[in-house]
Amino acid sequence: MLSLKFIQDNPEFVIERLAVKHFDARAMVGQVLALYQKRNESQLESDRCKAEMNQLSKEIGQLFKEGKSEEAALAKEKTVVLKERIRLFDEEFESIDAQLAQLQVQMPNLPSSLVPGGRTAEDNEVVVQGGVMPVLPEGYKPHWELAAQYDLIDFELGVKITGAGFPVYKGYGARLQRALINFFLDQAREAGYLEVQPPYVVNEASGFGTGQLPDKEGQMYHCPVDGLYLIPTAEVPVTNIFRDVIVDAKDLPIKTAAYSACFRREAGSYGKDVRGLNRLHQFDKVEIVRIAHPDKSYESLDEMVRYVTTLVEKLGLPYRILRLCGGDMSFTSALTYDFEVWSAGQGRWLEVSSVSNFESFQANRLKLRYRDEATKKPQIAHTLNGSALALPRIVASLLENYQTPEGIRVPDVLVPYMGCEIIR
RNA sequence: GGAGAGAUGGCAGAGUGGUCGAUUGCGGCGGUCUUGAAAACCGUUGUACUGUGAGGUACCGGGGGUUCGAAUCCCUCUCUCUCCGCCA
Repeated sequence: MLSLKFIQDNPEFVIERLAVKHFDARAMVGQVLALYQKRNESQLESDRCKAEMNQLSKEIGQLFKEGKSEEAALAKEKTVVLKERIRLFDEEFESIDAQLAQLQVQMPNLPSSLVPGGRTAEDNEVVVQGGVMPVLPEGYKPHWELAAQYDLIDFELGVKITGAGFPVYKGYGARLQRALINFFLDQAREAGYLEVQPPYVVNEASGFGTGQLPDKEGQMYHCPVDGLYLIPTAEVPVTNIFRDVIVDAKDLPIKTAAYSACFRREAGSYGKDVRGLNRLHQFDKVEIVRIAHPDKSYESLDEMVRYVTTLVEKLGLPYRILRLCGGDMSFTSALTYDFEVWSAGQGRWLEVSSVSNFESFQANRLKLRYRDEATKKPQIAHTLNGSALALPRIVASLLENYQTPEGIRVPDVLVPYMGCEIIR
């Protein structure tokens, strides 16, 4: 979320930037400015009364010690009025503060100046296109047919056990999952990321910290008895490692990678989007998360984009990188690059990674700070994350792009992990 | 699931109604000494909000209460630990 101070100091800038996300913030900003001032006035009054109260209490204690109980009783009477005033000012403060928090949470992150102003996915800017389009054999198939033909994935079995969107991977299908996870984690480690294994279930505070709660509540599986949520991405538990933490500036950027299963309700999805592996309720992903110095976070973002590029290139998949437009980017992001790979059997691009700089938006919620080397004061850090990579669509693309009449070829980098060069 | 114990500053660990934002130790930072380091000694060392500033206020797991005054007493919630049971 944006800090109140920032909104107060830059109201017009906030309104102008949020317009790029097609969010009209004028009324909200106006309310924030008015409430912020009122809140501070209440605090000032309350603090004054409390100071007086503290002083009085000390005096009363002193009087008792000296045995002047009559004077003490007199002083006690004065506290009654003060107490009531404190109560009123505090109530007012609490009420205004809650309203402010409400407004704050509703305001999206400001898009960076690089963000194009479009409205829909059509308006995203293709910044890089790479790889070579495969030449498919006669009678090529989409991945769900290939998965059935080679007995790699059983979608119906998943329906029996759980429901649609929870496939069962079998044989080389299961092994391919494991191969990709290991490949991605090994690559991340070599690139300097610390591997962690986070919980797959998080509490409410964590959901709030990364911005899933309160507004995206419906997208997560929820265990109300325990007040816990299944993670939609490892971003949530991993970024929350740093909630309420003050890190040393010299440790920045902090680079963390984690594999996790991800759970998404995906309410409202339908049609070709959910066919096969295109959109699942449970899927595997390796996520990279970085904590960066505010002056260096865009350098970090570029590094992450370059890193993800190496992954799709090593897998030999045709890809493109999109810079998301204001209308298509997420609530929490300041700048997002999406990676798409070509799904030759379906003839469409599939999103396999989203790399974002959240600047201070998450860090404000998380109270994630670094200690400034010069001033020694805690400052809000920047957070970034990206998929590196999400498995199902990579699998879809691999199966389709590498299909041959003899079987599915295994990309060279995966051969050591798969123990074979072709899936028959 | 049953029984008990506990939650204090980066960590360890005091503190049972008043001058306690909190003794002390460790760690960190600065300094003296040293060719350098260690040791020793001295000093310093939380966060947030607010105020132009001096300063003020809040915070001892969360919330509520008693009191002129709460880290300290009461209620409640959450969490952690130990033992037993069950178990990957």
